[in-house]
Amino acid sequence: MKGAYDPKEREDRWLLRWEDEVPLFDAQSQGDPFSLVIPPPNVTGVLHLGHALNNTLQDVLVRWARLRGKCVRWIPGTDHAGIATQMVLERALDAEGIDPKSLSSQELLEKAWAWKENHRDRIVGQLKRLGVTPYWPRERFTMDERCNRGVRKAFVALYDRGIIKEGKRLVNWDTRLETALSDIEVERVEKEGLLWTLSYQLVGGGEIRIATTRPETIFADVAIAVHPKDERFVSLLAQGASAKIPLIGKEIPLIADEGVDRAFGEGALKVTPAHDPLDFEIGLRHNLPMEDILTPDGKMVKDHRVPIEVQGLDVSMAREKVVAMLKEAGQCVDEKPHTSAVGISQRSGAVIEPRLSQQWFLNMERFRKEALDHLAKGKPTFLPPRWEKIYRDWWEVAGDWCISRQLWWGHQLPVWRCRGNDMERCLLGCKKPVVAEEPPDSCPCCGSRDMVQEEDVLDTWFSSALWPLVSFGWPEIDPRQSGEFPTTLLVTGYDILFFWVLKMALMGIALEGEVPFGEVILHGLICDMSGTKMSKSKGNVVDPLKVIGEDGADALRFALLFNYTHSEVIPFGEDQVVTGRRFLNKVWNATRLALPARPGLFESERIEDDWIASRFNEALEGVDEALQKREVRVAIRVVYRFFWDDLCDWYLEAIKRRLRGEGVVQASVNLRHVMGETLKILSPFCPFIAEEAWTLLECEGLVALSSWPQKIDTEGGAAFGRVRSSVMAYRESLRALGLTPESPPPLSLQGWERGKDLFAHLARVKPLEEVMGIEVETDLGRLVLGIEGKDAEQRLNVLGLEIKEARNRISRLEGQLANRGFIDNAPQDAVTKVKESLREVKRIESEAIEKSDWIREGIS
RNA sequence: GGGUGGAUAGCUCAGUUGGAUAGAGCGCCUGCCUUACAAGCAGGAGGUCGGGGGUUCGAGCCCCUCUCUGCCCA
Repeated sequence: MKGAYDPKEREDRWLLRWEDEVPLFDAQSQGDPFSLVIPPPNVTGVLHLGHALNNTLQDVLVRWARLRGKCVRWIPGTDHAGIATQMVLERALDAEGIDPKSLSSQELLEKAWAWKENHRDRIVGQLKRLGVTPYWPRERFTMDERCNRGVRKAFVALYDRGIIKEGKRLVNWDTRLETALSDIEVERVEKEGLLWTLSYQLVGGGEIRIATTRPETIFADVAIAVHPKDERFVSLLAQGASAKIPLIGKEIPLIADEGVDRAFGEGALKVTPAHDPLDFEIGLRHNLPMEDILTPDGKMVKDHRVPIEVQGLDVSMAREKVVAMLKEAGQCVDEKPHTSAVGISQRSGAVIEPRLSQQWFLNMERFRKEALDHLAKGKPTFLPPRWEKIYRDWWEVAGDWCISRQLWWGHQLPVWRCRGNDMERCLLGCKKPVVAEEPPDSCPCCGSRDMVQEEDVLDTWFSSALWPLVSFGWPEIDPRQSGEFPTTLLVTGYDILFFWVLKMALMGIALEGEVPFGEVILHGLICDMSGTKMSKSKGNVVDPLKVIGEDGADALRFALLFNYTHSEVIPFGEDQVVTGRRFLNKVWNATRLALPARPGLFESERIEDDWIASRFNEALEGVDEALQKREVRVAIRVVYRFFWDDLCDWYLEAIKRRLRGEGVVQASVNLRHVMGETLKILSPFCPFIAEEAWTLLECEGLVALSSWPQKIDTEGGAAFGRVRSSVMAYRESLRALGLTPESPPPLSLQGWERGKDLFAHLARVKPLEEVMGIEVETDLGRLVLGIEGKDAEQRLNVLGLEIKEARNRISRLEGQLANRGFIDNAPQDAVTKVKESLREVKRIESEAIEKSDWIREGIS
């Protein structure tokens, strides 16, 4: 295709220039800080469209800020993504036929670091290919040395203040990965299951019936609880009754607890504190023992507490077996369908078992008040604003965050324990840990040098939470020193509000007393056109690199921005890229028309110059206003409209005759100037073609490092506006007559003071002196179209329709003005407008009537 | 169960404090390869703004209610 823009051949050359020159530029900038941190992509895999959107949004604001002279600090980096990376790596090893468990932790770590390097390189390559311009010299990784120092510092500081504590509690346990998880990493899924009613024999005769969905846990029962006010059980409680666990006969007491739901089942609850959160609470209240009968991988223990038949079985098999045994013993008295919410690990998909274990917890509640106080002062603000309530509500209920994980990939806890001299018992026999930023030389109690670091690692989000702090130098440097912290804004997906945004706020407040960002912009998730989330299993994933390979990064960026909304779901389809591709082609060709480039000062020479200048000024204002409000969709549409409708469809068409004639010098200068200024406002959105065209126009340096346009001096666009409206009126008349511009009727212009030549050029007509026919009024004068016969009939029909429509409007407007309520209550402004409209429509009506009469006379 | 979005043109979606004839992209129809661009140009059709009620001089927008639907939390 001749003259078509081919991004494939042209985009790559700009990547290196930006990579080299943008950081130098940013480093030397003296303007007000405009700072932000990239949401670090996980080194688990490579980037998807969501990342493309996220980074494009940031890059638009960054490039805009840079051009406006701000000192931009956009810190890039990647995230080690603890659980996720460990999972994909183990899976990859499995696929190679290597059992991850056969490798030492040293070997695993080596493989993980290699994996990280590989993916980090690919991710960075992708980001660069997308054209984004962060400050590469300060790229970070959440497990690099500085981050690790930050993590140790934060952990110790919070431990010393009693905010981080160790404790043996019931946690969400992933039985596949064999690690604890935080509450928000557990997804609740409704599952169809069964509810069994079991009969427990009371000591001394009789039975008590208990409904349960988990009969395999009866061996961990330590009591039977009923509601203290439940009349069915008051006498039994008074007797101090106890019952025997079926199959094993262990005696457990009957206790009263207000937490029991009287309406559920038979009103009695078997209490297994080590395997159920509610039971755990009851256990604590009544100081009950905690029997744990599951192994870390979710199997029944192999010891005497459990019947030999079920030892070592996994939970679901054990359940079947136990039910069968209970039925045989006549102690399973009922079985019915029942749906219950089952916890599923968000990462591994395994069923979550509540498990009693020693873990570390961060008490977020301590910062509730501070966080809410900050929020009340607008720190941070949210876009869309509705997220503020979600943020606030979360703080209202913020509790303990389980931060320790039993994984091998992550920041090891800065916690050491003494193993004692020569296996002698240490005075730290209480297991009081040594929490310190550096490994302790010896045990502070017994002096032993045999200290061993805790093997657990921290939740990934613990280090991610420190990201903005660490990115700006913490803990070595006070991040506020440079003015870059707190950061200007944060742009991320709403899906990690709880995981990340809140945790960053927490750490900022906890460690520096500041919310680390001024604004939070939360965007939706990219879906396919039917609104379905993209996923590999559904096969609807669009690979950003593939789109870039076919249509270029600009087209992808355009598509993402042009269709960006505040919705939680952002549909993405090929059609949208097509629009971008077409637009880029338009830009390319418009630039070619402006060649050869002729540098110089814009000087308004003709009315179209004044017009385009005033339109440009409006567009400039529109873009600034929209970006100020972070409305990228509005902003890119302003540029799109201006470029296509104003610049190409009118200005370029108008200026063509000068480019080919005597006015060529100033026309070329003006065109190049307007094009150049327009490329500047296009560059934040579509930076590649902006550079390409910038170069073609022989402008200096990079448009990315130029400066934001000033308004262009102009007398205003009214004069050309009249030409434009006259041309449109002419075209509409042709249409109304059933004619086309290719077969125009003879035409003359009557009463035209000026604009004749330009009109003739744009309308592609050659006006004659004398023509008889129908008349059309325009802003510049009268058009006389020489038509007869059939065309005249057609015209009469159209005029008839025009009259009818005008009368409709007249009656509506008159009705409005006849309404006392409207006259009395509406603002003067609105009333005036209606009156003006009425006058205008009446004029249209009478003219149409006049013309009809006139044509009718001509025919007869 | 609690919270929170959505329903506007054939499709996907905009619509800022209520104010003249509700917009865009894609698709569709008509005519054109007009010396930058057919990935284009010119023109056009298409909407009871989910249903019902209310407030108002005036409602896509505010209030109530119903239906359908997405997401988050328990």
